[in-house]
Amino acid sequence: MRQSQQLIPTLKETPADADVISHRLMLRAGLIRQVASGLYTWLPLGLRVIRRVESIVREELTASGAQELLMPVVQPSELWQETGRWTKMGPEMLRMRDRHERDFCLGPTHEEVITDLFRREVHSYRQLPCNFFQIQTKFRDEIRPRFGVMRAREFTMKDAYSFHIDQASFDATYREMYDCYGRILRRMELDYRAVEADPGNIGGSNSHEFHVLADSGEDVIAYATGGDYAANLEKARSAPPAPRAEPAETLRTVPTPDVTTIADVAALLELPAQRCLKTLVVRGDDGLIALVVRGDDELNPTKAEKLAGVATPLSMATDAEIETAVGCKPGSLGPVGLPFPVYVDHAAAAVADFACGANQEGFHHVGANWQRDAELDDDRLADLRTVKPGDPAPDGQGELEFLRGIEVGHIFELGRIYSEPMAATVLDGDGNSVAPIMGCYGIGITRLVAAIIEQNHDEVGIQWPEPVAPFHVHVLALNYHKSEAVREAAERLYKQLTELKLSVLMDDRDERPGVKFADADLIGIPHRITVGDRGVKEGVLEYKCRRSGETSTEAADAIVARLSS
RNA sequence: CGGGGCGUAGCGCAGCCUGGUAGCGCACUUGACUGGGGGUCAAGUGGUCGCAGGUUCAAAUCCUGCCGUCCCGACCA
Repeated sequence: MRQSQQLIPTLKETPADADVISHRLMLRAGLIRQVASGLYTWLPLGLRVIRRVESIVREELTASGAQELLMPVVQPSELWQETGRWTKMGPEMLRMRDRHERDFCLGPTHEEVITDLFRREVHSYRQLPCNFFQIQTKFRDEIRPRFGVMRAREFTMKDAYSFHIDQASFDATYREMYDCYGRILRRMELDYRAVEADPGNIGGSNSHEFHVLADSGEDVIAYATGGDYAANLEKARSAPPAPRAEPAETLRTVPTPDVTTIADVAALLELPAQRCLKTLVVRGDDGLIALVVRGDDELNPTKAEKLAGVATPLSMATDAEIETAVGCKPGSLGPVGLPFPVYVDHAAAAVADFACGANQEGFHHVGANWQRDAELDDDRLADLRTVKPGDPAPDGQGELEFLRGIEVGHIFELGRIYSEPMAATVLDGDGNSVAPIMGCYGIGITRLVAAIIEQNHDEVGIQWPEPVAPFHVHVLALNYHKSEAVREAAERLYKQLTELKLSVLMDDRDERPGVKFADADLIGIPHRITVGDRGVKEGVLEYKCRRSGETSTEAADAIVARLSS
């Protein structure tokens, strides 16, 4: 490609509303332009990167046995009614009506459509397992689009859906997808982590996320220093605490006027925060529910939301609700004699002789103990806390540490939550009609482009990993319009490289050398060859590696030979 | 949706407080010079100051409402 013929509108200055580095560089290097909040046009250079990312994803998915198809962006409401998600999805799903007043949505995901296809076309267990994927536009009306293309409303996703006759078959495909995602990210030369994850809205049980590590990432990953354990902070567990000691103190009630926070309680009673228990009250399906964690721990809302009876989404009770039910403000709450169900975190349950609110304004208990003073059944024990760096890993292999990551992939076990309500069945070997177990597997293609930049840039621009670079070689023809010698040498080189099937961007613009160098750094094509009068006179060209900065001056043939090898 | 910014030329910004002729840098056009790390000089193009209403002799500037957009929190690839 000749740069003079391409729209690559580089910017010297950073647009004011771009904050994260990948967004800034994508705008400056002329990859994208914003159309509206969360909606972007991909310019020629950006699209080339998308295409390369897609083709790696497509190759690996195909190699792992998945078949590509393409489903519509616009989906009829009827399918979503069948699974109940037409009402469950909320405003994130953009809905519309056609001229016949029929309801449709822009697909935020495609479980319903693929399950519908499956039930129409697949009828025998002999056709299983099967795995279908597409690379396609999704629309999610995000509450807050941000970070450019990283959290856009319209984006490109690779989504795959698998169907299985039994758990063993599902497990094998899940494992295959897990490995496949690793191969994809390694081919893009990304530093990533696969972590245990919360399945979220899509439903199901088993779930792993794939995170590209970056300080700007929105997610926190907890990983074990001594083993393989890694999980999203929402889901991360730590090793169980040591068993509870026998009670040593008697229950006493002490006045604690105006003392409401754990820090104040601990200071006043001269106890460490670990010995003070924190009681939080949330709304339940059926009245209020108390959640108790250790004073030095934080409640994990994702875990709390999963408890039986707790309202989804998690919502804290108001001060007024608490006063009506208990008779004191939240600062004086404790698990002793509460008039509603109490869930207790494992760590909190392991504390003996603890302090807690006395459910009486201005008083706390000290020397309190589980079972003796406060009820504690095994089915009220739960994992409620957010893990902290330094916690022992759940498998005992070292301690937990934190990293930040960008979630670029997510694989789920769906079970039969779509096949059953949609009555998708096959006949098994005994002639019984059975609903298949399903899995679903997503990769955010456009998000991946941003994540690649987050991990591959320096102060002056992008440093594309070769497998996803928009071009292989950038030829800078200096003084192309005035110097016949340069023009001839550059054209010859361009032809040679092109014939070797290398993709080449040749800067034949009538720009000064400084402009060309700066743009080349910004755009970040891995290999740069400068053709200028200086070298041409001596029969040499200058090569520069964008990533290492290493340069060499060589004959054209030598450079070409090296690049083609 | 709650909290906080911002909206003036393609981009980055000043002007607004204290109302009166819309400005700067970059980009763009033409010419000359220049030609290996974002050139110099000269002459130009380009703006209903987000929209609507109000106050005023007069509004980019003051007031009200709306819209857009960005950042921080709950959602997700």
